[in-house]
Amino acid sequence: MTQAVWLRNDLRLDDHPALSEAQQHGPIHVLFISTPRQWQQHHESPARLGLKAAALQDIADRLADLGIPFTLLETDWFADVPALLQQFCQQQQISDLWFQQETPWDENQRDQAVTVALNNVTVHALPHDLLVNLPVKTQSDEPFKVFTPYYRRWQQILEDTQQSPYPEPKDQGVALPKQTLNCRWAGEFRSDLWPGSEAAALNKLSAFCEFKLQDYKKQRDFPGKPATSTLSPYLANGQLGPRRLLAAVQFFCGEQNRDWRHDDWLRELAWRDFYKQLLIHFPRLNKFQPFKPETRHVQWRDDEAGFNAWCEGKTGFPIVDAAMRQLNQTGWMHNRLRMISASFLSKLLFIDWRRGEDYFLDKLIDGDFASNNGGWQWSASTGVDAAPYFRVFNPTLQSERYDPEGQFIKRFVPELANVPAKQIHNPPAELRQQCGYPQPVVDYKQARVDAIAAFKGLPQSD
DNA sequence: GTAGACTTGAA
DNA sequence: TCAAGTCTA
Repeated sequence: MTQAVWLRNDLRLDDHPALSEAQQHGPIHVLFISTPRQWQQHHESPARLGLKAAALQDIADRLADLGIPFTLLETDWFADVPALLQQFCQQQQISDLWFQQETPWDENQRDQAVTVALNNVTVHALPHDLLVNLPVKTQSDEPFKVFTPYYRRWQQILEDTQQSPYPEPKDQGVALPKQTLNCRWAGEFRSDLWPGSEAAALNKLSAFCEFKLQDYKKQRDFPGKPATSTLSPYLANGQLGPRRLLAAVQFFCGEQNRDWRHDDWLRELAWRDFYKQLLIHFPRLNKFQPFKPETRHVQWRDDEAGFNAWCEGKTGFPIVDAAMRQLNQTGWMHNRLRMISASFLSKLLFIDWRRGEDYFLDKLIDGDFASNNGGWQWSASTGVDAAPYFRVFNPTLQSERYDPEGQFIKRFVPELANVPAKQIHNPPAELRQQCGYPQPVVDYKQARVDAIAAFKGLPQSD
């Protein structure tokens, strides 16, 4: 009997538990369901959809080579999926349906509806696509709300258990023609920076681990340096499996005589798991709610001009503007800059963090609901383990510290290309005028004081 | 119940 | 130094 494997945000053949396990029960048939209107409602960016389409084409080609049938179905909304799947399973005489669970709410609801609808098919909902899938809980069996203790427990589990990548599916020995997929929903993306194939993603992983992993901790905070992995788009689409990342870290740490268990890049993967498990345990995070209930009462400012200036990279704060233009032009933003620009919107412009959250998703090629929401709530001081509300980033200081020569600013703010390093972080008014660069949209000192005061006045309990 | 700790900070 | 409160063992 045929085993159907439903791919969602795990668009890969390597290290794929559902593909691997399903094939042990019989021949597999792989499928993917496009839901462009649902994606649009979820703010999935054109760039992300472009990379997704490229990943799917790569998968379709490779499955054909392996004699494994692949079907691409399309509808508008998750709500239509159960009926569509029912029809598919009937036509293809499917006995079992396999998939990996996803964390966000709507996806979860969809899967439950599918399980109910497919009464003649055995549904195998495998654990979420995390590195550590075993429950990471406190001694009183509660989910962790603070990262560091979560990380310690996570590390312990990783040391105690063997997590190896799952092998690619085996050749099913049937001659199949190649298909050209027609993904009309695909958008433009920087395929020069993120080639769509899984092989390219794996190469990028190896190259990063071989050449950058060792200095990651020291260099990662400087957006002008190519020190980070830039693998996040592949992680968002699941083009790289978590155990494959671990195996790469372990291998190259071995080569370099370093202890993989305390690797700082691996720690960032713990953050990924941490934010995803929060969504599972605290459904309100899926529903536009802050984690800290009392912060619902924060009076965010209405400021269309400020919001637009932020979106366009015209705030008059060079590091913020360079960051936003990097996002707009490439679909990606360096982690340090995400913090600086999120802090700027939520604390200095004092605009609702959810507007920033949506804008990021609209533009990011690596937009992931859990990580994005976690990051924004951290910046806005509304989340678990959030920055204390009185901790407000000073964009000029951050700029001096992490882009001392203005190298990154000059790359994305050409108006300031000839400004000396000393002045580039906060150019004097006349110089701005000469360069055609905007004056600051807020007074930093005053905005900082106002933001802290607005939080201080909140009722203590909900 | 209590001690100690808490991603990335600013002045 | 500041500054608040919550989490975890």
